[in-house]
Amino acid sequence: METLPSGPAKIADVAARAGVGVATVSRVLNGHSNVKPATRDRVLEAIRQLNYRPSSVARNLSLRRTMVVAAVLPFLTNPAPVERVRGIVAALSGSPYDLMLFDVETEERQRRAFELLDRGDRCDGILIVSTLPPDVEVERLRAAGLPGVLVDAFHPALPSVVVDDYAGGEMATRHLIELGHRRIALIGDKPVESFRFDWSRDRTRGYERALAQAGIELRPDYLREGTQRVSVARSIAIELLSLPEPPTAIFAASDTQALGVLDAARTLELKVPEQLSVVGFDDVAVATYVGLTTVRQPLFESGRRGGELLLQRLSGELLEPRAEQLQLELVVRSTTAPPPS
Amino acid sequence: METLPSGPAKIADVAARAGVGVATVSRVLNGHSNVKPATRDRVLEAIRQLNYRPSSVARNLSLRRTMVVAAVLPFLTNPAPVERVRGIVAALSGSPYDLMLFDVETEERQRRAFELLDRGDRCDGILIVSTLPPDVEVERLRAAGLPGVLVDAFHPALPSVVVDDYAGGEMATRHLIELGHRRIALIGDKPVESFRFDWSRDRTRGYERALAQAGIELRPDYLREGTQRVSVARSIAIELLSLPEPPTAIFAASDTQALGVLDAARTLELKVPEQLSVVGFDDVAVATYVGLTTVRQPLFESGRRGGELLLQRLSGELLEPRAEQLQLELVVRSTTAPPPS
DNA sequence: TTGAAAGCGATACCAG
DNA sequence: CTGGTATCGCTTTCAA
Repeated sequence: METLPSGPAKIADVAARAGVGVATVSRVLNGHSNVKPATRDRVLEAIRQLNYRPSSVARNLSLRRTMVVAAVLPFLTNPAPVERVRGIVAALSGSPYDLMLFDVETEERQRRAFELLDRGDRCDGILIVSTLPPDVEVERLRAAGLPGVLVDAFHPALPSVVVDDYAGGEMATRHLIELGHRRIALIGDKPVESFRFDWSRDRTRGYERALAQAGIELRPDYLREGTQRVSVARSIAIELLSLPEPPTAIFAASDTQALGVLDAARTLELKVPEQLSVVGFDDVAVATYVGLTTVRQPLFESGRRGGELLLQRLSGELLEPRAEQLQLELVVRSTTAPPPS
Repeated sequence: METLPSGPAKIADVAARAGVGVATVSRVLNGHSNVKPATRDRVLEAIRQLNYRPSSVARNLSLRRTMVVAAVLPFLTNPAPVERVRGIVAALSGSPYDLMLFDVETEERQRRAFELLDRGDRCDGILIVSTLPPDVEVERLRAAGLPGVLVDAFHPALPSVVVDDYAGGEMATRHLIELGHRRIALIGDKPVESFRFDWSRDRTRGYERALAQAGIELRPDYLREGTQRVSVARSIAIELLSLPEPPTAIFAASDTQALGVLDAARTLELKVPEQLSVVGFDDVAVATYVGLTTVRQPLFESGRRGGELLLQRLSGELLEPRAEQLQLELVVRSTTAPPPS
């Protein structure tokens, strides 16, 4: 009597049971045509009986592919990136690829993630979201032959999905100017070196340009930098509104920060939009519910498009490393109005 | 002259370069103590020169571990599950495990996910969120020795993190009753067979019990079932409110649905809470901003706790398969008030 | 159409 | 301490 095979059945067990060689089982498994129907049926039957399923790890090693796509992104704690992830999930859901998620809140975690991934055998492709990969990283990906696509980030050597933050900043600011505001403050993001974010900077430049075009002087005391935390934006807004000559409108470089501004207004008992106008950026779900005027960027769509581009590369098409631009749109709701006269 | 090794360096390359055997390199790599310092240094130097990093796939096959944890969950399209994912990410972030995400919107995808995972070599542990795994699945996990933890789901054979939905439904309903409401409707979820959700049913039972305790007769026309889509909840609410004798309060079994109810009220020009009271369930982020009275459940915490439990099992502790219950809390905001007199 | 055997790139046992 | 080698489970030549 033979010893019972322990653990899940392996290809050799199937081969033995079907009375064929492992190569034949492998052929059946992978749909190679040159297998005699009778043999194929015997193999299939053996597979069924043993409830056999191939080990993906072993296939990975042999095939040198993993059928997984990795997404590395910071700030999963914020709604905007989450929305992008949903888009990615949607794009991948029709494909044979599964998703691995790397939330890289700190520089350390980001390094670790790349270190794990850029060797190229942990995933078949990588989506880098809202964080600019260092040049050396891009070079490693290239060296490893690992296809990468950027979402909400840019690098000359990689395909990317972006929006024109510069134009977005201008759009928001111009809206306020057209309403008659002259004292317009901005709350942006402190640039985090490791992530090398620049969207906040671009939006700020758009803001500056809109002001310049309207002949409004730039006031350094109206230009503040915070973080993505509501509470931080809130205290900055309180500071701004306590200035001897407070702004009549605040452009927050993200909806999350705009929520902090609204909170500050509530605290100071300032009526929005009668006494203070507020514009955000992103148009996350809450924006609708608080009636926030904001610059809408297609978050979900950016993730989905990024996923699609990666799938294309994965299917062998070589893409030019060009930036695909999605459209921004000003959504006027009820937090903006002409300034108090 | 030798041919240059192509592709990333492998352990043999390092061994050759350092003039040692692969076993020694492996020892250095894994910090086994019995290596002479001088040898170790030579190896380390070779590793540095070749910029060598071990192939995780090969390690996976050899070690029979992957250092990844899989989370399978439906409805990543809704805010509540996303919040749980955040908790999971948080729990894992201090660990050496990475996260693989399986969004199983359909029964088909769910089967596929389990099929991939329950063999046990694709991940080291699995978190099953908001979906009750079929018995056969649980059995397979056991057979494969794959540790599993449930979040917002229950199975007698697995550790789980849950809330008392029954009590939650009661809590919400009683609040309305105490305000003086007698005509209270409920919008729940149609049970999806494949996911075997029962939280909606439990909340409904809580609702029924609260009514019974207050001596209020149950009206079948006040008991409706919808989906998690805002628009669906909205039309159901419109139906309810168009009844000859409309309810003065609606308990929505989730915040998402409650948003639909609020929307309906707006459409019908009913003042909330003066003419209609609304209670939700979950307390997702938007709830704060719309001032929704709701039953708060610790979503983030559930994910984190689930992650922690799984990490414990992964570190060898065997856990009893018991359900850990997190507390619910009624959060009264501004969508509930006494009924119009 | 099929099977034997050589990888894939690590780990770890067993000698020395 | 160290090196050779079997092993993990599959794919894929190469011959038959």
